[in-house]
Amino acid sequence: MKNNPRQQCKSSPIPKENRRLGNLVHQISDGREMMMFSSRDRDIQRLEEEVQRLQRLLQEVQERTANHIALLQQQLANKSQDIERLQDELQSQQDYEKIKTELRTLRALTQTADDPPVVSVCSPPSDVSSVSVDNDHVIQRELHHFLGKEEPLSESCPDISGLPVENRRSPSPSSSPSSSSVSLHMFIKAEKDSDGDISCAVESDGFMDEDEREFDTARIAQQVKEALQQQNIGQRVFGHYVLGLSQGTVSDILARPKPWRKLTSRGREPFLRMKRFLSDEHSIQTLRIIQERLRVLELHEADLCVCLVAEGIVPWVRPPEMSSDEVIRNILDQSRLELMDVDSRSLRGGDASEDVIRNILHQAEHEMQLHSHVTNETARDTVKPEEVDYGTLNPRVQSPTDFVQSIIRKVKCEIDEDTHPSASPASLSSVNRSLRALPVDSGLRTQADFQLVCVESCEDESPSGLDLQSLELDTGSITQRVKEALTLNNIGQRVFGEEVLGLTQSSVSELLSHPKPWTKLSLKGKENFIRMHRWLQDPHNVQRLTKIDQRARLKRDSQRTFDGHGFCPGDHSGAFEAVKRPRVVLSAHEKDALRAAYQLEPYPSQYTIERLASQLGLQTNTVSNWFYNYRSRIRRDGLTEPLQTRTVQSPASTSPVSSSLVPIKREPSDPEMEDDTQRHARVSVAVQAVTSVKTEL
DNA sequence: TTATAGTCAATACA
DNA sequence: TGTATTGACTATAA
Repeated sequence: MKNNPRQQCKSSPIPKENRRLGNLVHQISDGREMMMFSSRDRDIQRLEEEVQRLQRLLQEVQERTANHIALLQQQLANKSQDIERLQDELQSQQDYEKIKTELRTLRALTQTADDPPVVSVCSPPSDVSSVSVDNDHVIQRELHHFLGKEEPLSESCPDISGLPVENRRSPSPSSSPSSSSVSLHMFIKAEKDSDGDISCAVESDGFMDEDEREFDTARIAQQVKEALQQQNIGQRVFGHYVLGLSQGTVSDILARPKPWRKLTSRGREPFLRMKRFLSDEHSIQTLRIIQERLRVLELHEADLCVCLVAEGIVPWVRPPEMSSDEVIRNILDQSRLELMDVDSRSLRGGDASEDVIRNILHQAEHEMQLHSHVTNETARDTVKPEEVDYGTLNPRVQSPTDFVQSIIRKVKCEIDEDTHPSASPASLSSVNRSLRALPVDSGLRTQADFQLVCVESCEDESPSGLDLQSLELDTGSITQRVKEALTLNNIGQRVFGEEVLGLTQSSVSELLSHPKPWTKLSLKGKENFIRMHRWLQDPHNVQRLTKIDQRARLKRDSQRTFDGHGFCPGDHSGAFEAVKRPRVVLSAHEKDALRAAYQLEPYPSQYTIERLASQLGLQTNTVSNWFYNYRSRIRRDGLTEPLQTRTVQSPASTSPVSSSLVPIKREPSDPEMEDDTQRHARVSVAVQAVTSVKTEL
């Protein structure tokens, strides 16, 4: 039987002590509980704070997300608008092929009816400013078409017919006002007339009134810049159609407008035109349309060359005024020349693949004639597609680009089928020879030609390796060898330049005397050295040139005899020279002054240039050209000063800046040959001009 | 848009 | 007469 503890406590003095201990234990446990509670309270509080913080965070995140979503929605809306706008534009431009055809037809018409075209197919000019007046008429008609005007601009508009001849057909795009800009003005004005806004007779009077006022040229320039930027109109187009100036000039005028008072009446004209342009929203929109149309046409025609490259055939670069059809026709023309060449060679044993090409090209030519016929007779469609089967070469169902691609594909296909081992290289070179058929100085030789030259060079050396990237020539050695060969065989730079490089004598001289290192040459610059390299490798090089040289001499001699009898057919040089601008020849002191200025400021600001020009009595263009050329020749010679004007130390000199600037050679163009004092005075004037500008700044 | 490379024609020079 | 220089310009690269 177990003892009851309580009973034991009551029955002894120990239980009292136990009770006290028990109380103590109880108190301790209570304390612990209290601590635990307070700790939990703190935890709860902390958690509550954490919850609040997280709630705040959540709220912030929600707000931010909402904002972001709103922003994205806005952007999406904007993009959608853009897409819609672009789709609309695309839609509105879908008829450009048709318009282009119309444009071409009209151009042909105007050329037939008017003088011969100003721009020939092979002429090199590449800027819009060279577009003939005839094209302006076409553009005007085109604009009528775009603007939904049924009536074309009357050719006998009293304003146009009443204009002075020089305004109707400006001899130079840079002369003012150009016929193009006049045409546009007439057009815009005629447009206005039709809306009943302005009378036709106000034009000239308006100009007179404006001329008497004073304009803030900087503000006009700024506004024009903004307008062009907003409407995405290029300076080239603006310059051509509105100002009758080149892009470079427009850029210059807009970047550095001269104060109105400093402008001559001629210099003010662009600003007057700009002012009128700005005040006429209609003309701005018209120009925007012209710009867009030109871009579309350029894109389309650039496409052709891309296709040719894609097909493995190196195209020559088309002058901008040449249409895609003309490009095709040109290819065919060149091919015909090739075939004539083939004909002569076939007598000595022909190449089967060339016959294949000949057939294809004949067919292509036939297609082109048909294409041309169909294009002109689109409405009537006199030839039904099913009447003739042309396989894949049907221009009526293909764009010009696709058409050319088809020809190329077919040629390649035929070549591949030809089992003749030499077919491919021969065929490729046959096509490539078309490039060589072009005159070297026609301005058509570009990167494509460079590649051809490279390929041919590499073929000469290592038929398998056509690594154009790693091609590197020793320009110094090449020029040295060429010089030796020319001297040894008494061949002139003129003949060498014309026959081998397609350059003038002066350019040959410069190339031979100052060859740039290969790495510093541009693609075009390298081309010359590759040609020289090839010439050096040609075993018959000297023989060929000697013959040509002899023929040229004979021709010159006979010409001289002819001239001696007082008759020279087609010689208008006298009349031509009468209108030529004389070459500017800077005198010694002017050069000294410019060199001194260069020492202080190799890249002078426009303001400095103007100051220098004014101090020296020169045109600003002359000063600015001098700096360009001087910097260029310093770079070329790799010296502190160009070779031809290198100077020596002159102990007698006293001028602080020009003391070392005494030319080695005498300046024959300096008649009075000033003494040192006068020259130093001139130089110090220039130096002062530069330093005073610096101080002002 | 600007700076530079390449080129030409006129001119100078040997 | 052939070559070198140079002012001016265009095309192109940056």
